[in-house]
Amino acid sequence: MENPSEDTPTRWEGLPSWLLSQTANHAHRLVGDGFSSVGARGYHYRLLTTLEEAGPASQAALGRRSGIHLSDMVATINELAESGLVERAPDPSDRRRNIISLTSAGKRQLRRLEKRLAESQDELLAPLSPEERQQLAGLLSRLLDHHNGRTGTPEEPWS
Amino acid sequence: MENPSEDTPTRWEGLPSWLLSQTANHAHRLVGDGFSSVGARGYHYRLLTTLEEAGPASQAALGRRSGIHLSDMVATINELAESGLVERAPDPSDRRRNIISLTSAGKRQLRRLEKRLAESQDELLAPLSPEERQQLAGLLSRLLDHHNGRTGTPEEPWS
DNA sequence: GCACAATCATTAGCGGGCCGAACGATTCGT
DNA sequence: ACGAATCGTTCGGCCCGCTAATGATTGTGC
Repeated sequence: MENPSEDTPTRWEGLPSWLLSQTANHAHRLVGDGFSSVGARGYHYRLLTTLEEAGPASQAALGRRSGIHLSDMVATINELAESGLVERAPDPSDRRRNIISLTSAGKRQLRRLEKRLAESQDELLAPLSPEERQQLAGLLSRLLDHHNGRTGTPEEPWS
Repeated sequence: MENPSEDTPTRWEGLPSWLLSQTANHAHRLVGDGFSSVGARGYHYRLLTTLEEAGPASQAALGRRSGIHLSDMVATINELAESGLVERAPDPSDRRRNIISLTSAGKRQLRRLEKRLAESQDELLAPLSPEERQQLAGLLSRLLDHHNGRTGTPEEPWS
């Protein structure tokens, strides 16, 4: 990507999945650049946010809430803990668990990340009017609901 | 992802970049599953298509047309050549180059991939009406043009 | 009360797509 | 003829999503 030199009007360019992937790549790049400008990446933001919303919790619980895979949680928490943005303490009432909590430095970092995030969103949507932005969000949400909801979820809850 | 158990109405869920990434993930999964059901992946489709459109060419040229990084081309061509979908022959007129060409088996595979691709597109857009699909494509194209065109390209072609 | 099942944290690894750095071989520009 | 550019290749990295296996620890059924 990034170098279409020999101008590239190729066959797949019009496919919805391609348009989606490409714009998502741009979005990802914009957001990622914003995050990395303060030494973070997506998982860091997601974990910090979840932590602020849900309060201190075990890694497994945070994983469930944030949608971050357990095995990725370990690394993410390690990284955040190393920077003092997060604290890992053993749960006295269940020695299998760690209780992860947000430090004040973590909160400050979260504020920075949110700022960057907001900027990226603006940059991403720059060419669209407010109504168009909402149209886009609406259409994407519909697709998302469809593919999250009716995907593999049995109608009758298994007993 | 995939396991929101402790229902996850988190803060970032409404962000355009998030909606984009998530729907792109679904698209990517759908398309990828379709491809892998005939033993291929995205790069294979892109290379085969480029090859059919542009005819036999060097790896570098194909890389430019397809947007596939040179270093990834090597592996992609290796894989396709191993399955006899593509042929690698030295260019007699320039001994640095290989000339890659599509075999008839490659063409047949390409037909299969296109079929799968079409199916994935349908599955992806299932919940949208034809007009909505076009709206979506239009909005995404606008974003894409914006971020591809006016990004770092100097107005005055450098002399 | 005890064996078994389930949960938690951790480590290791794979895969796709995208990218950069380096290197030898070759060809081109002048 | 010499330096610059191009080509193919290998190696490595990033991010995000996922699987599998292991060792602790907890709980549950009988």
